[in-house]
Amino acid sequence: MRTFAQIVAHYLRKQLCSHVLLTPTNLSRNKASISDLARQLGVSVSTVSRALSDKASISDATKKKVWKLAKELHYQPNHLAAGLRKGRSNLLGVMVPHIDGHFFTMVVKGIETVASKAGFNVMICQSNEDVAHERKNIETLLSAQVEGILVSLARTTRDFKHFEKVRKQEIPLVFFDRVLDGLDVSAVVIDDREGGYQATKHLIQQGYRRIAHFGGPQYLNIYKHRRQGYIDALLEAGLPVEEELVFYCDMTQEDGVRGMQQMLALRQRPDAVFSSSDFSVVGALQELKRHHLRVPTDIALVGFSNETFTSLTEPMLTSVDQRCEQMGQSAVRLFLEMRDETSSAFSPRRVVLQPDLLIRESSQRPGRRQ
Amino acid sequence: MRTFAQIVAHYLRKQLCSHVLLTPTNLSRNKASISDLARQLGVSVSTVSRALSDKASISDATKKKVWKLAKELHYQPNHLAAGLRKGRSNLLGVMVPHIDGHFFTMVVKGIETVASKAGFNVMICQSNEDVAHERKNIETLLSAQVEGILVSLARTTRDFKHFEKVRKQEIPLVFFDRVLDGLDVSAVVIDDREGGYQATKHLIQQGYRRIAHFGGPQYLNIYKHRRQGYIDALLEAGLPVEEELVFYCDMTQEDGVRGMQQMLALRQRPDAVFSSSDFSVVGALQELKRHHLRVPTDIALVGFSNETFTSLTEPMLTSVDQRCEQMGQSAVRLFLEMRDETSSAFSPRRVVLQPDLLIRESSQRPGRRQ
DNA sequence: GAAATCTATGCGTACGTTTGCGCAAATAGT
DNA sequence: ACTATTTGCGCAAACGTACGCATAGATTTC
Repeated sequence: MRTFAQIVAHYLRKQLCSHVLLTPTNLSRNKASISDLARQLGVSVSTVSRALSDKASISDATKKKVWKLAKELHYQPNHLAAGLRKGRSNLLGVMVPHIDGHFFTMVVKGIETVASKAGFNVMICQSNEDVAHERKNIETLLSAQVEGILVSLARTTRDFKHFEKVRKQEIPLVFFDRVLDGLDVSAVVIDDREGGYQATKHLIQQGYRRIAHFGGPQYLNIYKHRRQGYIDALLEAGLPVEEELVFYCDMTQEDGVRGMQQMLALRQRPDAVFSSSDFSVVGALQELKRHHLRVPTDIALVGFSNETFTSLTEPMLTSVDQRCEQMGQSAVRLFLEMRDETSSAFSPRRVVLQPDLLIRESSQRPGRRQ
Repeated sequence: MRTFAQIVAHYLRKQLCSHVLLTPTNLSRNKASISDLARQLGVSVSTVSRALSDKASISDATKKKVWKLAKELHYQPNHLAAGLRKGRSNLLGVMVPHIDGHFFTMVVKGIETVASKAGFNVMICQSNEDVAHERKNIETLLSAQVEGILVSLARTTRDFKHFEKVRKQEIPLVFFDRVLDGLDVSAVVIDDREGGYQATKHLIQQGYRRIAHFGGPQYLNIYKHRRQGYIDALLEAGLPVEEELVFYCDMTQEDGVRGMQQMLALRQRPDAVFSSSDFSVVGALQELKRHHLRVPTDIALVGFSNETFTSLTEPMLTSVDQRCEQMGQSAVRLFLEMRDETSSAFSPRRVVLQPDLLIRESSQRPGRRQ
């Protein structure tokens, strides 16, 4: 415990200093701070602060003066400081498995667009499909004091422990696309089942009867649901679900080639394929051309994701659009809602986007255009 | 000026308060701060701070205690506060014209990857190809106290005023891909001329003699340079540069269709096309197929950018790879170098990446494979 | 046995903002 | 002319962290 004399001495010293230096014009490298403005104008920092944020309690004359000098000195408000004081960083964290391909790119675009419109800056990170990275990134985002986290899970993520901290700190958490089922969290997803259903139903309507399916890893919900839609459509139409017509793979282009080879080797070939990914459709298409089979005359094709190239192939590929950009937008909106809510009643919402079947050449049976 | 009595009174009050409240365990919502740890452990904040950053001056016993409690309370360091104190935000700002398409996506991926490896968080924004947005974004990034800014210019950007502030604050500024010529700034670009040159030279080597060019807006350096490379290659081979073989457009797929129509209408058709964009190559390809002309037998095609779909078309398209990801990586590395430099000697560096011609089917004259 | 050197810790302050409270001066109400 | 009320501004306390400086005790040095 300091003695009374020490306290006094200290205070006198401080007064003295500030009197001697008087105008310690910021040496701290070419950055004007709010107190620099205050000093040069002979007003207090509070006045400057309030003037800059255009509060009513400051006279117009003073405001003008402050604004003028601020412009002259190229004053730049310090978000870190403001954030620290206000407890609001204006930062939104986003984590995706990776930033390539069409899907996540467009989601990020959607996120950035509406986030910045709402005055938020977005911080991006990639989990590289790896839980360890995911954990570390969450830590980083939390440290950065983001006001919300938007995340699409890595493939390998099974458990949820690393998100506990986020909830405990009552930071809005929104998942998109890749979600863990049965978890009580906010999320925006597309109705994958419906997508698979529509795609398959469309093929049936076009008169195709022996429809194959290329599916992805079934532990991923998106693929499971797309397959379910496929099955539902078949059953609804009274068509049999034959296991030999279903090919599971990792949905690459090469997988598509292999899948089609397998299909063509069957005694009874399919007359159409619904694939859970556009990439494997392209593979399939290439294999078909190699066999001089025509699409959609001999075999029809429908993909999923509406990748850029689907309208560039020949024939152009029918595909299910995932509304990527809208997904990003919805995710941000969900975050904003959660934030505005009385943080006590914290009911996770879930937004389900409807997929959009884009019918192109690869699935329209000639002479039967709908 | 406060009276001496006031000062003393204030100080006594303060002492009193802190004594009465003694343990004001943080009410501030479920976030443990460094001082919470300190209080619970009965040590000073400085000790905790030092323990957390594993300084040598703290005993192992104390460190252990601190770490243990930190874990228990889910302590989360506050980057804002640390940044404010240290004058280092660990934030890197990135501005791109937009985040769709292949190119910028991959650049961003590259940036994020090496930035996060260097301990930086990246803040993304889009200028939407608009100077006004660009200006506003720069302000935002500066306010966020980013330690560096990586930017690819909007198309319409002609002047440089809004970047002055950045330089004045001595914040490392690195341009990539879209740069203003003759400006003394750090930048990483690819050698577009070389790309155009190699592409054209390759066509010549394959035996094509009447080579057309689809070019983009010439006020954009990238397109100007690619065209220059095209011309250089022709001249080098002693071939004439004919204006009727050059088609200027915005490089969309539809432009490609139109361009090819124009070429096919010529009395003397070209036998190859080098396009500054893959998209217009696809358009050209479609138009050719419509006319039942074969690629590359009748007309060869070479594009630029190595878009995803170039290896999915039929025939697969030869294209110039821009090393997008590497460009992002280089940009970050350049930033890191600039930062480490004695900020006095501040010599702008420029990195020129070599493009990579990827020879695929669309340009290999049959029976003449190299 | 006193002086020098470590070792481990505490104190105070600064980083740049925002904001509740207080207080004068100017204006309004009676 | 004498209280109320407004208007305009200042004071100082936060926000959470980092770090220079001081210091008490333990250990070594001569």
